[in-house]
Order: sequence, then structure tokens, then C-alpha cells
Amino acid sequence: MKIGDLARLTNTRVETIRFYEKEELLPAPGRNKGNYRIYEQAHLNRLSFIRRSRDLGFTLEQVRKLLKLADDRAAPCTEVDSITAANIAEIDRKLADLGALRTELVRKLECCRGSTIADCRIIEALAPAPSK
Amino acid sequence: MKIGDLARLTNTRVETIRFYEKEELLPAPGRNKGNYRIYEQAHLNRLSFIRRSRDLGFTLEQVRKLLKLADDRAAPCTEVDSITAANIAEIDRKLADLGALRTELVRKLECCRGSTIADCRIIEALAPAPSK
DNA sequence: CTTGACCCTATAGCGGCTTCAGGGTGCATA
DNA sequence: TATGCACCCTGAAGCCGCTATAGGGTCAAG
Ligand SMILES: [Zn+2]
Ligand SMILES: [Zn+2]
Ligand SMILES: [Zn+2]
Ligand SMILES: [Zn+2]
Repeated sequence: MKIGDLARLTNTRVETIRFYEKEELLPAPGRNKGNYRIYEQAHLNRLSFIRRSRDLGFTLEQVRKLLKLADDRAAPCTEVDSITAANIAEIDRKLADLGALRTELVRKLECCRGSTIADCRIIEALAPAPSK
Repeated sequence: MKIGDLARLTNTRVETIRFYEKEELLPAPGRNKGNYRIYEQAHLNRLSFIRRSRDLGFTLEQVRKLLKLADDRAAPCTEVDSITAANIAEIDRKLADLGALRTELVRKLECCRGSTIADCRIIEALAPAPSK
């Protein structure tokens, strides 16, 4: 399987696959006579794992850990769970921040309709208090 | 006022202030005999505007536009409002994405407690279907 | 034999800063 | 006066997770 096929199968850009290889997330595959990368099923599996993890919001650093952990089938999964919990906590922080932001912006936008800069509620909210 | 004072007043790192100057968001101030930057009230006002905008989720590019628009007090504020609306739309997309992510992660985490990697629900969700 | 889709490498760029290396300044204290 | 220390300076590189660009090579179909 060539890099383009792998890209299509995993919904990943070709450049991203090469990037993962350079980052040692995905092992370097064999090459054909024309120096094209040739991938096996194992690569497809591993890349799928990486992409799903990324889609779930794990950082590449977390993905690295998860990949390492996933290999020891008999080990307890406490560490996996705690990485996941950390991810959720991070998401919660972002949700709270964004929610507050949204509220504030909507309030400003609501009460300003078609007037001038001089009394635009948004500009007013941004500008420092006039020093009189 | 020296750069450290300005930093304290606006809750901004010194390096960030120098970065804004290089980016021409904040005009280069005068210098004292020792080549230290010396800021005036106008700088404080402008930096406050920038920081509040950033805190509200505007990109630096949007901040640039807002700063330009804020100067023409008589102009209509339609453009300001549409930049704000774009910001809200962006926030809404992020909120939706993060919400979905959270749901999925929580569901996985909930149904996996203290078992091994071999039957960890999270690893299972990440790993591609076993080729039997 | 040419076209065009695909592949290769190496390097730089994105946003929005942060960090680092290697200095200089300015004020208080011993 | 010397010394310590907090603060300031510049320029360049680093962070994340890719993406894009330049400048080529490979390969199968028509
Ligand atoms: Zn209004
Ligand atoms: Zn307005
Ligand atoms: Zn379970
Ligand atoms: Zn688990």
C-alpha cells in the first residue's frame, strides 16, 4: 500500500503521515524500487489508533504514551484512564472559558444595532475607561 | 512608565509587549538614556484594548481591524459587529466540537474501572478492529 | 512518447506567544 | 566604592500540530 492509499483509508493528509514518521509515531515503512513508501496492515492499525486519539482531543504526547501503554495487554489500565481524565479536565476548562466568552460577546452584540463607532457597545467594552 | 510597569498594569508579559511592538500593534515608545522603553498613557490605553480583545477571543488580525475601526468615531459600527459575530460563530463551532468530545470520553471512562489494558474500554475505542 | 497522477526530500510558515543566550542599566546596601 | 540584584536590551530559536512550497523523480495509461 502506497502513502496515498494509507492517507485515504485513514482520512489523513499525506504530509501528516510523513510528519508522524519523522516524529517517530509511525515506524518508517519499507520502500519499493522507486523509493516509494510501502505500508503494511500494521501501519494502518497504528495510524488509525493515532488518528482516533487525536480526534478525541489527545495531544501527540499523550498519544505517544497511549501507544506505549496499549502494548502491555496484561498491565492495569489506570494510567490510560488518568490520561483520559486529564483530557476531560482540559476540555472542561475550555468549555467553561468559551461559554463565558460567548455570553459576553452575545450580550454586547445584542444591545448594539446599527449605530456608530462612537456608541458601539463592543468598542466601548474594549476601550479603556476614558480618562475624561 | 517602564515596560515592567506597563506589564503589571495590563497583566501582560514583558515579552508579549515587545512582540506586539514588533508586530506593529503597539507603537514603539520613546527611550530613556539607558535605552529603556518609556510608555505614556496612550500606550496603556491601546494595550488594554488589545488585551481585552484577545481575552474575548478575537485573533490578532481581528484586533488589528478593530483598532483601525475604533478610530473613526462617526463611522457606522456594522463592521465591528460582523467581526464580533464571526468570533461568536467560531466559538459556537468549538463549543459543539468540545461537547461531543467530552461526551464520548466520559462514556468510555465511566464504563472502565480498574481492569487491564486487554479489556480497557478506552484502548478498545482507539485500537482498530482486531483482524481476528 | 507524452501526459498526468502520484511520489520523494528539504525547508519554511502558521498563530501567538515563550524561552534562551548573552549582555547592559540603575539603585540600594556593605 | 564595590557588589549585588532586579530590571532592561537584542536577536534568534522553540513550542504545537501540522500545512505549504519548491524542485525534483516514478509510473501507468493512452
Ligand atoms: Zn446598543
Ligand atoms: Zn457595534
Ligand atoms: Zn468498563
Ligand atoms: Zn481503562
